[in-house]
Amino acid sequence: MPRAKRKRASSENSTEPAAKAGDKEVEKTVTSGAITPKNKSAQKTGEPEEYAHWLLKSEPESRMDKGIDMKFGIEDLKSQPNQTACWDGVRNYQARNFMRKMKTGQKAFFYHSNCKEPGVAGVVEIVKEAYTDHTQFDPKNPHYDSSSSRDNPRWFMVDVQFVRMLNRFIPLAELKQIHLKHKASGGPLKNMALFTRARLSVQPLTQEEFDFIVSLEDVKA
DNA sequence: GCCAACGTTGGC
DNA sequence: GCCAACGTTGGC
Repeated sequence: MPRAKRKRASSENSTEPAAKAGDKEVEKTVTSGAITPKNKSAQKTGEPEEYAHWLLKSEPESRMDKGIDMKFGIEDLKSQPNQTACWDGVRNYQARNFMRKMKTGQKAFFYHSNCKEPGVAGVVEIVKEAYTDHTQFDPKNPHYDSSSSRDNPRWFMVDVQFVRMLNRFIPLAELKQIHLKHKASGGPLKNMALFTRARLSVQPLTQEEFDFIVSLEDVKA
């Protein structure tokens, strides 16, 4: 079975009540924080923003956490059976909530974080929608959550499958430059979550953001 | 390895 | 329910 280690996020031992409160708050934050052009209409209709594209962060370089290596780059995904892995270890409510909105067939960028050269490496597809992240119940797992119960699991994961590498690696530094430019000019990356919500390990992208970044693969850096 | 940004916790 | 302290993320 593929065991992928994803970005964790904060608090491994939040209490049940805290989790519930946090949950709600995050739900709010997510909605109001969904900075997209469509957000306005979303607010009018009262419908939550619906995203169809995502960005998933993972660490391509070795780093030990409680005796377990967190390394899981896109090459590691490629070498899994079926080039498929479960995106476990997400321990942040916003990130979790986004994962629960993912639908089979949707595409996501595989982003390399916490490494020499951070950036977008390739494209993956959601091949299984959110289900219980078993690692929350494993005391030996770095992402063990002692206060999550099997009756009412707190954390979820999806399965992703490798689709393709981008024709070239798109470095964070380049995206950042474009983001800054677009903030001034109103281009497609002006609100990109990678910069407006830097620590979020599972992020939504608008169609425009996704397409624009894909278009960079054939542009000379 | 440093440290800014930010999510969570817990005292009050 | 505020907010200071704390822990983590992740770029640099």
